[in-house]
Amino acid sequence: MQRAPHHPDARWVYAEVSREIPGISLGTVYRVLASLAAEGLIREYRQADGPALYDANTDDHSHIRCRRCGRIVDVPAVDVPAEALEAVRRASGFARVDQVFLEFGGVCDSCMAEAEGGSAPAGSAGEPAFPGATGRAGPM
Amino acid sequence: MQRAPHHPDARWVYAEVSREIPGISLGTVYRVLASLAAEGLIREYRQADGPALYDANTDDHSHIRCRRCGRIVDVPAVDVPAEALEAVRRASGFARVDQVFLEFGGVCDSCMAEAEGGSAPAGSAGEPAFPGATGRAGPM
DNA sequence: TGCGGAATAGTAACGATTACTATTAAGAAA
DNA sequence: TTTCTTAATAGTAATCGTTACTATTCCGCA
Repeated sequence: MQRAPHHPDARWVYAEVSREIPGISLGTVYRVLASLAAEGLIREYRQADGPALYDANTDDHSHIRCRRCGRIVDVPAVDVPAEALEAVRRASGFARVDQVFLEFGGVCDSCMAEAEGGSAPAGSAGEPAFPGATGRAGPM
Repeated sequence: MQRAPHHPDARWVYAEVSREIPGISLGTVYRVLASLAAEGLIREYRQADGPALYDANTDDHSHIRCRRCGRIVDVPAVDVPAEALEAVRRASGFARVDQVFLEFGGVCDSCMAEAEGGSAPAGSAGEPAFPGATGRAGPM
């Protein structure tokens, strides 16, 4: 996991580990990843579409995802002020509000360069809607 | 969709519509929901685990989800300041950062009441340990 | 009445994940 | 060393949500 390129999924880990432990099964990889995640040694990052990714970086951080190529990059944690959580608590009537799941979307530099220089219509058309992730708020 | 209880999934819509159009197929429901979402008449809300939910409320809003019963409730949009986006852009090197996916987690009132008064061990067992109080960035 | 063309039912396929079962390995006891 | 017990695992089947595909139906229109 330490030498994983960025955010590998179970299949990548399986392929990688298979080189050292040839007979290992995908089920075992899933099981081990799940228990590592349960121990807090790695973080499981479930995507809305596509396989779960596993992150060796257990620091507090967020992700940004390129809506064109799907690339995912770590970014430092963004603080959500306590008063915002309190407002959410009031609005929802929940007894407790103690988790924030935050993710960003955009276009990475290489995709942008490709879109501008390439054959694709320069403006912004041709860009698929981003069905990804979970809740949504803020600019779009 | 207008009379949907909260955030129905495709199966619920299918079951409901089947009463009026008995022979309709699940595939058709998926297709219609997808095209409604494409037109912006409803919003598709993909969960990491579980079926996609469809939301007749197309206003800008977020969701909070009870980690015990899975209930999902709308909350007003929480603003993420432009400077935070700019910081994310700088840190990631992305050309554009223009989407924020934000969701909250907690325990709803009825689950909390049940946990306190009910048969469950009163203290706090049964409930998975809380991550940081002010909220952690990034989906679990 | 016959002809496109679109919408659809029904079902197969798919990808990710989990569940299950028989097999293996590893100790621990005797 | 042999036997027993326990845990880990491979391999595969099953599951779930969703999409793809195909044959059929329906409709307006000439």
